[in-house]
Amino acid sequence: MTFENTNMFNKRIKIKQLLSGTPTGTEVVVMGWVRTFRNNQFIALNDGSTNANIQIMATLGEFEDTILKRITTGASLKIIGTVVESLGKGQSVEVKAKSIEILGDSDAEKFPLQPKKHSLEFLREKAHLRFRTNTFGSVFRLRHALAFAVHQFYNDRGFVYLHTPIITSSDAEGAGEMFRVTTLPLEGAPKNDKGEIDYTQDFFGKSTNLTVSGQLEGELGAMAFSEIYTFGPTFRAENSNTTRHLAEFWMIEPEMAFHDIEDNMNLAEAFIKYLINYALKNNADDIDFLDARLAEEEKQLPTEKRSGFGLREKLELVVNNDFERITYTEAIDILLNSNHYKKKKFQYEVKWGIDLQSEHERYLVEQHFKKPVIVTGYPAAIKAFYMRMNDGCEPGKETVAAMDILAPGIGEIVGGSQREERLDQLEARMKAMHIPLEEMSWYLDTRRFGTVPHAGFGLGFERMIQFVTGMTNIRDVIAFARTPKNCEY
RNA sequence: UCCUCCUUAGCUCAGUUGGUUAGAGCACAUCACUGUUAAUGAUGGGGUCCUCCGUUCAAGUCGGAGAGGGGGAGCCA
Repeated sequence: MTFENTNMFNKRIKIKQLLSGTPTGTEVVVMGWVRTFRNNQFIALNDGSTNANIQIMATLGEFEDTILKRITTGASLKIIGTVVESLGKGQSVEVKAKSIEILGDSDAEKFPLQPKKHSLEFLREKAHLRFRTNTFGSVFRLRHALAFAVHQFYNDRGFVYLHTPIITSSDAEGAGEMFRVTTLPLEGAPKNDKGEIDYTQDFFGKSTNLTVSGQLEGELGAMAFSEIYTFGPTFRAENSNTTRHLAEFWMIEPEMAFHDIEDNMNLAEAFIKYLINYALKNNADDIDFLDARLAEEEKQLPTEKRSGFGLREKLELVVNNDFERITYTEAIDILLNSNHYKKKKFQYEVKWGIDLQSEHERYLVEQHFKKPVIVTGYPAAIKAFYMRMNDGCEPGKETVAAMDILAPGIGEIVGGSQREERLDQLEARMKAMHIPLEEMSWYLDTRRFGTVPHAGFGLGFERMIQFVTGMTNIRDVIAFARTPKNCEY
């Protein structure tokens, strides 16, 4: 019996498929990269379809020494052989090789990856090769699965995928420092009569930047399609050196007309649970691998630093329980009444009006509720101009219909709000925050012509992947991380 | 940007109160063995102790500056 490939565009069988019940006796073509070569007979071959390797048996005496010498870690092979029951213990089937073709050699002395555990820091410096490890194999298969699930979730619910621009001229949102986009020469850029750089001579005839958010453009789409989402790269030139910030990251931003803050929260919670469920269902092997990896890592930690939860256990807990929903005011009360506060263990002051610090968010999520928490109704003074002012606030304690979702281990994973749909209120807020109304005229048109209550949020895709994979450093969940002072590849 | 820790072989790390020729495991090479599971055994090669300046008879070890990296904080997703 010969394997007939109906799904692929070549004749080979992928290892994942081979391992999931290909009958013994089938003749197959397998291609992949050598993970290890044991005993001069057993090749562990991997093609990235799964962490499991297929064991290729090269029977002693059947192959030239000159070929065997070239079967080194990292080399690529084409194997033609027969699926047979394995006599060894580590696998149920293996492929008995009839022919071994070396597609690409890998100098054993120079190939940096060894069949052993490497540190994540080392692999980060070898980011172009780290996909060939089990850990990064699992992480990036999960990243793919989650990206796919994002589209499936919104598509199933009738959202339109809107591609908002990467290059923008709007810097109104103030979401952070921006990367300037220009074709003007750095040296001797043209100046106007005020001595400033003359951007009218620049490529776009004005000053432009890389986007920090697609939200404002997303709102334009929502005012026609009712529900849209964006999913694309976002750029922030902040000098942030942390395990949860990137200069280039991917964000998902749904925007929904006719939705209020409650609807927004319901959607966000359902979305996060959908993504986790999708990963649990479709990438069980990868989750289990990362779960085991994390458990191993936890063993190295002192008892008080251990999370006490396995990865799978944590994910199932999130999926099977409602997120806690509290107002900002309630959050402040909880913090003020905590023993943690009474023992003066918070470094930053706690009082109504402050922006919640990491330590406060972590206390709420990890100590108090021990599950994801949605905080709503933040003070207007610390939030963006487009967020809807809550009605009936005590003077001096104005709040907006904002919501942040805080997740254990990574903090803020979602930030969103109901938008201010009332033109007069919005303009008043923009003036107070010194945002030039003329430049934002296109945005204000949404409020001038058929404005509706609407809401939306942004979910940091890498933070979501961190949560699902348990990876603690955000640089390990994006293929080629861009961070301050670091832009390799 | 701030605080803090780290930098010794390709990798992971040890290196005593400053002392003579800087070690181990893995990787690599050679040989042996052959149903292995990060194969095993033997032998061997492999070092700008991050860089510079200083203290000292003597610096991997002590001091200063710089570079790179980790963790935490701020900013946020």
